[in-house]
Amino acid sequence: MGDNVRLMLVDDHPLMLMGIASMLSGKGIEIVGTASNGSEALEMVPVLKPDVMMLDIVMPVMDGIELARRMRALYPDVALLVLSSDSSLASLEVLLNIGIDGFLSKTSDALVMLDAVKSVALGYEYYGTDIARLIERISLAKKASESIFTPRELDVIRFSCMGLQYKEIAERLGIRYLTVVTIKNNIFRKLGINNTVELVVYAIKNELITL
Amino acid sequence: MGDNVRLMLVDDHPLMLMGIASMLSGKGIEIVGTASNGSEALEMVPVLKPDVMMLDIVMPVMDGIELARRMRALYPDVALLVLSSDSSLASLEVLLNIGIDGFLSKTSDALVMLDAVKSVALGYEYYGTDIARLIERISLAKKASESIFTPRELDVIRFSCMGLQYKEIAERLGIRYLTVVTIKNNIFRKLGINNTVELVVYAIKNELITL
DNA sequence: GAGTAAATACATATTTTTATGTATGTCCCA
DNA sequence: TGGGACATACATAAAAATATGTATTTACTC
Repeated sequence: MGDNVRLMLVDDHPLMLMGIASMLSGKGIEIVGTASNGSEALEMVPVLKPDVMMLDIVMPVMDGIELARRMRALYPDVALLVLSSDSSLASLEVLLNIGIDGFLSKTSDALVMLDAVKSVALGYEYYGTDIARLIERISLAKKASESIFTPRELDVIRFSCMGLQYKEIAERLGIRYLTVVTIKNNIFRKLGINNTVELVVYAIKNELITL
Repeated sequence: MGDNVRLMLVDDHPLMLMGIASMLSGKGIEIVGTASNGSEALEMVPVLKPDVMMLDIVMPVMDGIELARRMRALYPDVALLVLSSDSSLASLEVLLNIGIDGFLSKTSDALVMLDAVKSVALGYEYYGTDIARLIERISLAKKASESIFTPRELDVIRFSCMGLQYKEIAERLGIRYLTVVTIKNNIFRKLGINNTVELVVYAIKNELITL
Protein backbone atom coordinates (compact mmCIF):
# COMPACT_ATOMS: atom_id res chain seq x y z
CA MET A 1 0.00 0.00 0.00
CA GLY A 2 3.05 2.24 -0.06
CA ASP A 3 2.63 2.49 -3.82
CA ASN A 4 1.50 5.63 -5.61
CA VAL A 5 -2.15 5.97 -6.52
CA ARG A 6 -2.48 5.90 -10.30
CA LEU A 7 -4.77 8.82 -11.15
CA MET A 8 -6.30 9.67 -14.49
CA LEU A 9 -7.86 13.10 -15.15
CA VAL A 10 -10.70 13.83 -17.53
CA ASP A 11 -11.63 17.46 -18.09
CA ASP A 12 -12.00 19.64 -21.14
CA HIS A 13 -10.31 22.59 -19.48
CA PRO A 14 -6.54 22.44 -19.89
CA LEU A 15 -6.40 24.81 -16.94
CA MET A 16 -8.11 22.35 -14.70
CA LEU A 17 -5.82 19.57 -15.80
CA MET A 18 -2.79 21.70 -15.05
CA GLY A 19 -4.21 22.83 -11.73
CA ILE A 20 -5.03 19.38 -10.50
CA ALA A 21 -1.76 17.96 -11.71
CA SER A 22 0.28 20.60 -9.92
CA MET A 23 -1.81 20.18 -6.78
CA LEU A 24 -1.61 16.43 -6.52
CA SER A 25 1.45 15.28 -8.41
CA GLY A 26 3.89 13.62 -6.06
CA LYS A 27 2.35 13.34 -2.60
CA GLY A 28 1.63 9.68 -3.16
CA ILE A 29 -0.24 10.29 -6.40
CA GLU A 30 0.91 9.70 -9.93
CA ILE A 31 -0.95 11.33 -12.80
CA VAL A 32 -0.87 8.53 -15.36
CA GLY A 33 -2.75 10.41 -18.05
CA THR A 34 -5.32 12.99 -19.01
CA ALA A 35 -8.19 13.18 -21.48
CA SER A 36 -10.39 16.06 -22.53
CA ASN A 37 -13.63 14.17 -23.15
CA GLY A 38 -15.39 10.92 -22.41
CA SER A 39 -14.64 8.88 -25.49
CA GLU A 40 -10.98 9.83 -25.44
CA ALA A 41 -10.88 8.75 -21.81
CA LEU A 42 -12.53 5.39 -22.45
CA GLU A 43 -9.93 4.48 -25.06
CA MET A 44 -7.06 5.32 -22.76
CA VAL A 45 -8.19 3.38 -19.71
CA PRO A 46 -6.93 -0.10 -20.72
CA VAL A 47 -3.52 1.37 -21.56
CA LEU A 48 -3.13 3.62 -18.51
CA LYS A 49 -4.67 1.24 -15.98
CA PRO A 50 -5.60 3.95 -13.47
CA ASP A 51 -6.74 3.20 -9.93
CA VAL A 52 -8.86 6.32 -9.84
CA MET A 53 -10.48 8.42 -12.55
CA MET A 54 -11.28 12.00 -11.69
CA LEU A 55 -13.83 13.36 -14.15
CA ASP A 56 -15.73 16.53 -14.92
CA ILE A 57 -19.43 16.44 -15.71
CA VAL A 58 -19.71 19.02 -18.46
CA MET A 59 -17.64 18.01 -21.45
CA PRO A 60 -18.05 17.97 -25.22
CA VAL A 61 -18.36 14.78 -27.30
CA MET A 62 -19.15 12.52 -24.34
CA ASP A 63 -20.08 14.04 -21.01
CA GLY A 64 -19.18 12.87 -17.54
CA ILE A 65 -22.50 11.19 -16.90
CA GLU A 66 -22.22 8.95 -19.92
CA LEU A 67 -18.55 8.32 -19.20
CA ALA A 68 -19.36 7.27 -15.63
CA ARG A 69 -22.05 4.92 -16.88
CA ARG A 70 -19.72 3.22 -19.34
CA MET A 71 -16.83 3.08 -16.92
CA ARG A 72 -19.02 1.28 -14.41
CA ALA A 73 -20.03 -1.22 -17.05
CA LEU A 74 -16.60 -1.77 -18.64
CA TYR A 75 -14.10 -1.14 -15.86
CA PRO A 76 -15.85 -1.54 -12.51
CA ASP A 77 -12.50 -1.66 -10.67
CA VAL A 78 -11.57 1.93 -11.44
CA ALA A 79 -12.81 4.27 -8.70
CA LEU A 80 -14.79 7.21 -10.04
CA LEU A 81 -14.39 10.59 -8.43
CA VAL A 82 -16.61 13.22 -10.01
CA LEU A 83 -15.59 16.86 -10.03
CA SER A 84 -18.63 19.09 -9.73
CA SER A 85 -18.77 22.58 -11.12
CA ASP A 86 -21.49 22.99 -8.47
CA SER A 87 -25.17 23.58 -9.17
CA SER A 88 -25.47 20.18 -10.82
CA LEU A 89 -28.19 19.00 -8.49
CA ALA A 90 -30.02 17.06 -11.17
CA SER A 91 -27.01 15.19 -12.49
CA LEU A 92 -25.86 14.41 -8.97
CA GLU A 93 -28.90 12.25 -8.46
CA VAL A 94 -28.22 10.39 -11.69
CA LEU A 95 -24.60 9.86 -10.75
CA LEU A 96 -25.48 8.50 -7.36
CA ASN A 97 -27.63 5.92 -9.08
CA ILE A 98 -24.86 4.97 -11.46
CA GLY A 99 -22.76 4.27 -8.40
CA ILE A 100 -19.80 6.61 -8.39
CA ASP A 101 -17.32 6.49 -5.52
CA GLY A 102 -17.04 10.14 -4.71
CA PHE A 103 -18.06 13.67 -5.51
CA LEU A 104 -15.85 16.68 -5.14
CA SER A 105 -16.44 20.37 -5.60
CA LYS A 106 -14.09 22.24 -7.90
CA THR A 107 -13.68 24.78 -5.15
CA SER A 108 -11.87 22.25 -2.99
CA ASP A 109 -8.31 22.98 -1.93
CA ALA A 110 -5.28 20.73 -2.27
CA LEU A 111 -5.65 18.93 1.04
CA VAL A 112 -9.27 18.02 0.47
CA MET A 113 -8.53 16.75 -3.03
CA LEU A 114 -5.65 14.67 -1.83
CA ASP A 115 -7.83 13.19 0.87
CA ALA A 116 -10.60 12.44 -1.62
CA VAL A 117 -8.36 10.70 -4.15
CA LYS A 118 -6.68 8.57 -1.50
CA SER A 119 -10.01 7.65 0.08
CA VAL A 120 -11.63 6.38 -3.09
CA ALA A 121 -8.40 4.62 -4.07
CA LEU A 122 -8.70 2.62 -0.84
CA GLY A 123 -12.27 1.70 -1.66
CA TYR A 124 -14.01 4.22 0.58
CA GLU A 125 -16.63 6.65 -0.63
CA TYR A 126 -15.92 10.34 -0.53
CA TYR A 127 -18.47 13.14 -0.42
CA GLY A 128 -17.48 16.65 0.57
CA THR A 129 -19.58 18.66 2.98
CA ASP A 130 -21.02 20.82 0.18
CA ILE A 131 -22.19 17.68 -1.50
CA ALA A 132 -23.72 16.27 1.65
CA ARG A 133 -25.73 19.46 1.85
CA LEU A 134 -26.78 19.10 -1.79
CA ILE A 135 -27.92 15.56 -1.22
CA GLU A 136 -29.98 16.71 1.72
CA ARG A 137 -31.54 19.41 -0.40
CA ILE A 138 -32.49 16.81 -2.99
CA SER A 139 -34.36 14.70 -0.47
CA LEU A 140 -35.95 17.75 1.13
CA ALA A 141 -37.18 19.02 -2.20
CA LYS A 142 -38.53 15.56 -2.91
CA LYS A 143 -40.38 15.31 0.37
CA ALA A 144 -41.84 18.78 -0.08
CA SER A 145 -43.17 18.02 -3.52
CA GLU A 146 -44.33 14.62 -2.39
CA SER A 147 -46.40 15.98 0.43
CA ILE A 148 -48.46 18.28 -1.73
CA PHE A 149 -49.22 15.94 -4.61
CA THR A 150 -49.86 12.24 -4.93
CA PRO A 151 -47.61 10.30 -7.32
CA ARG A 152 -50.49 10.06 -9.74
CA GLU A 153 -51.01 13.78 -9.65
CA LEU A 154 -47.32 14.35 -10.31
CA ASP A 155 -47.57 12.11 -13.37
CA VAL A 156 -50.45 14.14 -14.70
CA ILE A 157 -48.69 17.42 -13.92
CA ARG A 158 -45.60 16.38 -15.83
CA PHE A 159 -47.51 15.26 -18.89
CA SER A 160 -49.70 18.34 -18.79
CA CYS A 161 -46.61 20.50 -18.78
CA MET A 162 -45.41 18.75 -21.92
CA GLY A 163 -48.52 19.96 -23.70
CA LEU A 164 -50.31 16.62 -23.70
CA GLN A 165 -54.05 16.73 -23.49
CA TYR A 166 -56.39 14.68 -21.34
CA LYS A 167 -56.83 11.87 -23.85
CA GLU A 168 -53.12 11.57 -24.47
CA ILE A 169 -52.31 11.57 -20.77
CA ALA A 170 -54.88 8.83 -20.22
CA GLU A 171 -53.23 6.74 -22.93
CA ARG A 172 -49.73 7.23 -21.57
CA LEU A 173 -50.76 6.33 -18.04
CA GLY A 174 -53.04 3.53 -19.10
CA ILE A 175 -56.03 5.02 -17.30
CA ARG A 176 -59.36 6.42 -18.46
CA TYR A 177 -59.93 9.86 -19.82
CA LEU A 178 -62.42 10.65 -17.09
CA THR A 179 -59.93 9.66 -14.43
CA VAL A 180 -57.49 12.18 -15.81
CA VAL A 181 -60.25 14.75 -15.60
CA THR A 182 -60.75 13.99 -11.93
CA ILE A 183 -57.04 14.07 -11.14
CA LYS A 184 -56.52 17.34 -12.89
CA ASN A 185 -59.49 18.92 -11.21
CA ASN A 186 -58.06 17.82 -7.88
CA ILE A 187 -54.76 19.46 -8.73
CA PHE A 188 -56.48 22.70 -9.63
CA ARG A 189 -58.44 22.68 -6.40
CA LYS A 190 -55.29 22.07 -4.35
CA LEU A 191 -53.49 24.98 -5.93
CA GLY A 192 -56.47 27.32 -6.16
CA ILE A 193 -55.95 27.80 -9.88
CA ASN A 194 -58.18 27.04 -12.81
CA ASN A 195 -56.18 26.39 -15.90
CA THR A 196 -53.23 24.42 -17.12
CA VAL A 197 -51.09 27.42 -17.92
CA GLU A 198 -50.96 28.45 -14.29
CA LEU A 199 -50.14 24.87 -13.42
CA VAL A 200 -47.17 24.91 -15.79
CA VAL A 201 -45.85 28.12 -14.29
CA TYR A 202 -46.28 26.69 -10.79
CA ALA A 203 -44.51 23.48 -11.76
CA ILE A 204 -41.57 25.30 -13.25
CA LYS A 205 -41.22 27.67 -10.32
CA ASN A 206 -41.32 24.79 -7.87
CA GLU A 207 -39.03 22.60 -9.93
CA LEU A 208 -41.59 19.86 -10.32
CA ILE A 209 -40.46 19.68 -13.92
CA THR A 210 -37.32 20.60 -15.79
CA LEU A 211 -37.18 22.61 -18.95
CA MET B 1 8.69 46.66 -22.74
CA GLY B 2 11.07 43.87 -21.81
CA ASP B 3 9.54 43.94 -18.35
CA ASN B 4 7.32 41.21 -17.01
CA VAL B 5 3.58 41.68 -17.16
CA ARG B 6 2.22 41.95 -13.61
CA LEU B 7 -0.80 39.63 -13.57
CA MET B 8 -3.36 39.23 -10.81
CA LEU B 9 -5.74 36.25 -10.73
CA VAL B 10 -9.25 36.25 -9.28
CA ASP B 11 -11.08 32.94 -9.13
CA ASP B 12 -12.77 31.00 -6.36
CA HIS B 13 -11.40 27.69 -7.60
CA PRO B 14 -7.95 27.01 -6.13
CA LEU B 15 -7.55 24.58 -9.01
CA MET B 16 -7.93 27.31 -11.57
CA LEU B 17 -5.47 29.53 -9.77
CA MET B 18 -2.92 26.75 -9.72
CA GLY B 19 -3.59 25.87 -13.33
CA ILE B 20 -3.22 29.38 -14.63
CA ALA B 21 -0.19 30.05 -12.50
CA SER B 22 1.63 26.99 -13.73
CA MET B 23 0.67 27.76 -17.32
CA LEU B 24 1.76 31.37 -17.38
CA SER B 25 4.35 31.85 -14.68
CA GLY B 26 7.65 32.89 -16.16
CA LYS B 27 7.29 33.39 -19.93
CA GLY B 28 7.24 37.13 -19.42
CA ILE B 29 4.46 37.06 -16.90
CA GLU B 30 4.66 37.47 -13.15
CA ILE B 31 1.76 36.39 -10.98
CA VAL B 32 1.71 39.17 -8.42
CA GLY B 33 -1.20 37.82 -6.43
CA THR B 34 -4.45 35.90 -6.34
CA ALA B 35 -7.86 36.43 -4.76
CA SER B 36 -10.85 34.17 -4.47
CA ASN B 37 -13.63 36.74 -4.73
CA GLY B 38 -14.33 40.28 -5.83
CA SER B 39 -14.03 42.20 -2.56
CA GLU B 40 -10.82 40.46 -1.64
CA ALA B 41 -9.48 41.37 -5.06
CA LEU B 42 -10.46 45.04 -4.80
CA GLU B 43 -8.55 45.43 -1.53
CA MET B 44 -5.43 43.92 -2.96
CA VAL B 45 -5.20 45.95 -6.14
CA PRO B 46 -3.53 49.09 -4.67
CA VAL B 47 -0.92 46.93 -2.98
CA LEU B 48 -0.18 44.59 -5.84
CA LYS B 49 -0.39 47.15 -8.64
CA PRO B 50 -1.15 44.65 -11.41
CA ASP B 51 -1.07 45.51 -15.10
CA VAL B 52 -3.71 42.93 -15.89
CA MET B 53 -6.44 41.33 -13.82
CA MET B 54 -7.74 37.97 -14.99
CA LEU B 55 -11.11 37.29 -13.39
CA ASP B 56 -13.80 34.65 -13.29
CA ILE B 57 -17.48 35.57 -13.57
CA VAL B 58 -19.07 33.20 -11.10
CA MET B 59 -17.73 33.83 -7.61
CA PRO B 60 -19.17 34.08 -4.11
CA VAL B 61 -19.33 37.34 -2.10
CA MET B 62 -18.75 39.61 -5.09
CA ASP B 63 -19.02 38.23 -8.58
CA GLY B 64 -16.96 39.05 -11.62
CA ILE B 65 -19.51 41.41 -13.10
CA GLU B 66 -19.59 43.62 -10.06
CA LEU B 67 -15.83 43.40 -9.71
CA ALA B 68 -15.36 44.50 -13.31
CA ARG B 69 -17.71 47.42 -12.80
CA ARG B 70 -15.84 48.67 -9.73
CA MET B 71 -12.43 48.10 -11.25
CA ARG B 72 -13.38 50.22 -14.21
CA ALA B 73 -14.50 52.98 -11.85
CA LEU B 74 -11.62 52.80 -9.35
CA TYR B 75 -8.64 51.55 -11.36
CA PRO B 76 -9.26 52.22 -15.04
CA ASP B 77 -5.60 51.54 -15.85
CA VAL B 78 -5.73 47.86 -14.97
CA ALA B 79 -6.63 45.78 -18.01
CA LEU B 80 -9.51 43.39 -17.39
CA LEU B 81 -9.42 39.96 -18.96
CA VAL B 82 -12.53 37.93 -18.15
CA LEU B 83 -12.38 34.16 -17.96
CA SER B 84 -15.60 32.64 -19.20
CA SER B 85 -16.87 29.32 -17.99
CA ASP B 86 -18.74 29.48 -21.29
CA SER B 87 -22.52 29.57 -21.59
CA SER B 88 -22.54 33.00 -19.97
CA LEU B 89 -24.13 34.63 -22.96
CA ALA B 90 -26.20 37.02 -20.88
CA SER B 91 -23.37 38.29 -18.72
CA LEU B 92 -21.13 38.69 -21.74
CA GLU B 93 -23.38 41.43 -23.01
CA VAL B 94 -23.25 43.23 -19.67
CA LEU B 95 -19.48 42.94 -19.55
CA LEU B 96 -19.06 44.35 -23.02
CA ASN B 97 -21.00 47.38 -21.87
CA ILE B 98 -18.84 47.79 -18.78
CA GLY B 99 -15.89 47.93 -21.11
CA ILE B 100 -13.61 45.01 -20.37
CA ASP B 101 -10.47 44.50 -22.42
CA GLY B 102 -10.76 40.85 -23.25
CA PHE B 103 -12.71 37.69 -22.88
CA LEU B 104 -11.20 34.25 -22.71
CA SER B 105 -12.69 30.77 -22.57
CA LYS B 106 -11.55 28.51 -19.78
CA THR B 107 -10.97 25.86 -22.39
CA SER B 108 -8.11 27.86 -23.86
CA ASP B 109 -4.67 26.34 -23.91
CA ALA B 110 -1.44 27.87 -22.63
CA LEU B 111 -0.45 29.60 -25.87
CA VAL B 112 -3.77 31.33 -26.30
CA MET B 113 -3.80 32.51 -22.70
CA LEU B 114 -0.30 33.85 -22.96
CA ASP B 115 -1.24 35.69 -26.10
CA ALA B 116 -4.35 37.13 -24.47
CA VAL B 117 -2.59 38.41 -21.36
CA LYS B 118 0.19 40.03 -23.35
CA SER B 119 -2.27 41.60 -25.76
CA VAL B 120 -4.40 43.30 -23.13
CA ALA B 121 -1.27 44.34 -21.22
CA LEU B 122 -0.22 46.25 -24.33
CA GLY B 123 -3.58 47.95 -24.53
CA TYR B 124 -5.12 45.81 -27.24
CA GLU B 125 -8.44 44.07 -26.90
CA TYR B 126 -8.58 40.31 -26.94
CA TYR B 127 -11.54 38.16 -27.87
CA GLY B 128 -11.10 34.49 -28.66
CA THR B 129 -12.81 32.92 -31.61
CA ASP B 130 -15.36 31.18 -29.37
CA ILE B 131 -16.29 34.54 -27.97
CA ALA B 132 -16.62 36.14 -31.36
CA ARG B 133 -19.05 33.37 -32.19
CA LEU B 134 -20.95 34.00 -28.96
CA ILE B 135 -21.25 37.69 -29.71
CA GLU B 136 -22.65 36.84 -33.10
CA ARG B 137 -25.12 34.47 -31.53
CA ILE B 138 -26.28 37.23 -29.18
CA SER B 139 -27.19 39.54 -31.99
CA LEU B 140 -28.70 36.71 -34.03
CA ALA B 141 -30.86 35.58 -31.13
CA LYS B 142 -32.01 39.14 -30.63
CA LYS B 143 -32.91 39.65 -34.23
CA ALA B 144 -34.66 36.30 -34.30
CA SER B 145 -36.86 36.98 -31.30
CA GLU B 146 -37.62 40.42 -32.65
CA SER B 147 -38.60 39.27 -36.08
CA ILE B 148 -40.74 36.23 -35.39
CA PHE B 149 -43.59 37.93 -33.58
CA THR B 150 -45.43 41.16 -34.09
CA PRO B 151 -45.77 43.46 -31.06
CA ARG B 152 -49.41 42.50 -30.82
CA GLU B 153 -48.55 38.83 -30.81
CA LEU B 154 -46.01 39.39 -28.07
CA ASP B 155 -48.71 41.08 -25.98
CA VAL B 156 -50.97 38.11 -26.38
CA ILE B 157 -48.15 35.68 -25.63
CA ARG B 158 -47.31 37.44 -22.39
CA PHE B 159 -50.90 37.54 -21.19
CA SER B 160 -51.46 33.93 -22.22
CA CYS B 161 -48.48 32.91 -20.17
CA MET B 162 -50.01 34.57 -17.14
CA GLY B 163 -52.96 32.22 -17.43
CA LEU B 164 -55.36 34.79 -18.83
CA GLN B 165 -57.98 33.51 -21.20
CA TYR B 166 -59.13 34.93 -24.50
CA LYS B 167 -61.84 37.16 -23.06
CA GLU B 168 -59.55 38.58 -20.41
CA ILE B 169 -56.78 39.25 -22.88
CA ALA B 170 -59.22 41.05 -25.14
CA GLU B 171 -60.28 43.27 -22.23
CA ARG B 172 -56.72 44.07 -21.21
CA LEU B 173 -55.68 44.97 -24.72
CA GLY B 174 -58.91 46.77 -25.50
CA ILE B 175 -59.55 44.62 -28.57
CA ARG B 176 -62.25 42.14 -29.47
CA TYR B 177 -62.37 38.56 -28.33
CA LEU B 178 -62.37 37.29 -31.89
CA THR B 179 -59.28 39.28 -32.67
CA VAL B 180 -57.47 37.56 -29.85
CA VAL B 181 -58.56 34.27 -31.36
CA THR B 182 -57.03 35.23 -34.67
CA ILE B 183 -53.79 36.42 -33.12
CA LYS B 184 -53.36 33.33 -31.04
CA ASN B 185 -54.08 31.05 -33.95
CA ASN B 186 -51.44 32.92 -35.93
CA ILE B 187 -48.94 32.37 -33.13
CA PHE B 188 -49.69 28.65 -33.06
CA ARG B 189 -49.26 28.38 -36.81
CA LYS B 190 -45.94 30.21 -36.68
CA LEU B 191 -44.56 27.88 -34.04
CA GLY B 192 -46.13 24.71 -35.33
CA ILE B 193 -47.77 24.01 -32.00
CA ASN B 194 -51.39 23.68 -31.03
CA ASN B 195 -51.95 24.58 -27.46
CA THR B 196 -51.14 27.27 -24.97
CA VAL B 197 -49.03 25.05 -22.74
CA GLU B 198 -46.48 24.53 -25.48
CA LEU B 199 -46.53 28.25 -26.08
CA VAL B 200 -45.69 28.91 -22.43
CA VAL B 201 -42.79 26.49 -22.53
CA TYR B 202 -41.53 28.07 -25.74
CA ALA B 203 -41.80 31.55 -24.28
CA ILE B 204 -39.89 30.61 -21.16
CA LYS B 205 -37.17 28.80 -23.04
CA ASN B 206 -36.73 31.72 -25.40
CA GLU B 207 -36.91 34.28 -22.64
CA LEU B 208 -39.91 36.02 -24.13
CA ILE B 209 -41.25 36.18 -20.60
CA THR B 210 -39.71 36.08 -17.15
CA LEU B 211 -40.83 33.89 -14.31
C1' DG C 1 -61.38 -2.86 12.82
C1' DA C 2 -62.98 1.81 11.81
C1' DG C 3 -61.65 5.92 9.62
C1' DT C 4 -59.14 8.39 6.09
C1' DA C 5 -56.86 9.34 1.89
C1' DA C 6 -55.77 7.97 -2.65
C1' DA C 7 -56.66 6.16 -7.16
C1' DT C 8 -59.93 4.96 -9.92
C1' DA C 9 -64.39 5.50 -12.63
C1' DC C 10 -68.40 7.75 -14.55
C1' DA C 11 -71.88 11.67 -15.77
C1' DT C 12 -73.36 16.21 -17.11
C1' DA C 13 -73.37 20.98 -18.19
C1' DT C 14 -70.87 24.88 -19.34
C1' DT C 15 -67.10 27.40 -20.92
C1' DT C 16 -62.98 27.79 -23.42
C1' DT C 17 -59.97 26.74 -26.88
C1' DT C 18 -58.61 25.50 -31.34
C1' DA C 19 -59.03 25.03 -36.58
C1' DT C 20 -60.32 27.23 -40.63
C1' DG C 21 -62.41 30.20 -43.25
C1' DT C 22 -63.23 35.40 -45.14
C1' DA C 23 -62.57 40.41 -45.15
C1' DT C 24 -60.90 45.33 -44.60
C1' DG C 25 -57.95 49.37 -43.75
C1' DT C 26 -53.12 50.79 -43.00
C1' DC C 27 -48.48 51.18 -43.68
C1' DC C 28 -44.11 50.20 -45.67
C1' DC C 29 -41.05 48.95 -49.21
C1' DA C 30 -39.60 47.79 -53.75
C1' DT D 1 -48.10 52.09 -57.07
C1' DG D 2 -48.80 47.57 -56.21
C1' DG D 3 -47.68 43.78 -53.30
C1' DG D 4 -47.05 42.14 -48.72
C1' DA D 5 -47.32 42.14 -43.87
C1' DC D 6 -49.97 43.51 -40.02
C1' DA D 7 -53.84 44.50 -37.00
C1' DT D 8 -58.22 44.17 -36.85
C1' DA D 9 -62.93 41.93 -37.26
C1' DC D 10 -66.37 38.31 -37.78
C1' DA D 11 -68.32 33.35 -38.27
C1' DT D 12 -68.84 28.46 -37.49
C1' DA D 13 -67.92 23.86 -36.02
C1' DA D 14 -65.45 20.71 -33.56
C1' DA D 15 -62.56 19.53 -29.82
C1' DA D 16 -60.97 20.17 -25.33
C1' DA D 17 -61.03 21.81 -20.81
C1' DT D 18 -63.24 22.96 -16.55
C1' DA D 19 -66.70 22.70 -12.51
C1' DT D 20 -69.30 19.72 -9.79
C1' DG D 21 -71.36 15.89 -8.58
C1' DT D 22 -71.32 10.53 -7.00
C1' DA D 23 -69.15 6.01 -6.09
C1' DT D 24 -65.89 1.88 -5.42
C1' DT D 25 -61.57 -0.36 -4.18
C1' DT D 26 -57.30 -0.33 -1.95
C1' DA D 27 -54.10 0.80 1.50
C1' DC D 28 -52.52 2.89 5.51
C1' DT D 29 -53.16 4.67 10.24
C1' DC D 30 -54.86 5.02 14.80
